[in-house]
Amino acid sequence: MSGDPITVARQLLGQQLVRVVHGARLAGTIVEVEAYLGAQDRAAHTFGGRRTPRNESMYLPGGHAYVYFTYGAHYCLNVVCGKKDEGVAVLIRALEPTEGMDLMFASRTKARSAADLCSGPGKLAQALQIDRRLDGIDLRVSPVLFIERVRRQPLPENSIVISKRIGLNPDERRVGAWAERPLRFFLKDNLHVSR
DNA sequence: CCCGTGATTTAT
DNA sequence: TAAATCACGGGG
Repeated sequence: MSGDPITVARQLLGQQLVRVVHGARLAGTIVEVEAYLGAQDRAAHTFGGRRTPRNESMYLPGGHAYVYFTYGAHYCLNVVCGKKDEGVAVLIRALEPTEGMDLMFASRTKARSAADLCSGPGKLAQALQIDRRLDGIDLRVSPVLFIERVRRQPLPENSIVISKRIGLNPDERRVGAWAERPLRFFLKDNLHVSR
C-alpha cells in the first residue's frame, strides 16, 4: 500500500477487501483496479497538484482511503499509495464477493446475480456500504474497512490483463492521451470484472 | 444507445 | 454567481 501505484495495483489484485458493518463481515477478492499517477497524470483528481476539499485525502500517506462522490449517485473507493502529498492512488473497480453476500444483495436491490454485486466501482461501494464517512480513514488500522493480504506473491503475469482505464474522455482537452495509457489491471476470465 | 443525478469544480 | 464536469449505473 506504499510504493508506486502500478506496483501497488498489481499487489492488490487477489487480496481481500473487508468491510465490517454491525459486526458482520462483507468481503470480496479484488479482481480489477486502476492506477492514478498523481500530478503528472492528466486523468487523476490530483493532476497538476490540484488540491480541493474533495481530493484532500488523496494526499495522505499510503494506506489511507480516498472515497469520492460522483455523478450525483455513486461513491468510489481508492487506496492511497506512495508518500504524503504525492497524490497517487489505486481505484478499486471490482470484487468477487466472498463473504456477506446476503447483506450485499440487501444493499443492492438492483442486483440480479452475484456478478451484479461488485462489478464496478460504484456497485462495490454500494454493496459494502462505503460512503464519504470513510474518506481519509487508515486502512491499516481501521476495524471497519481494511485489506487482508491473503496472497504474499503477486499473481502470475499471465493471469493479469492490462488495458486503458475506463470512463475517461479522450476528447476532454485536459485528459487527452492519458485516457489511452495502460493503467487498468484485472484478472483474466474473471466473471466479476466490470463491463 | 441515452439519460438521470447532484456534489464539486471551474469559468465568468 | 453561473455553468460545466463527472475515475457511473441502469434501462431500452
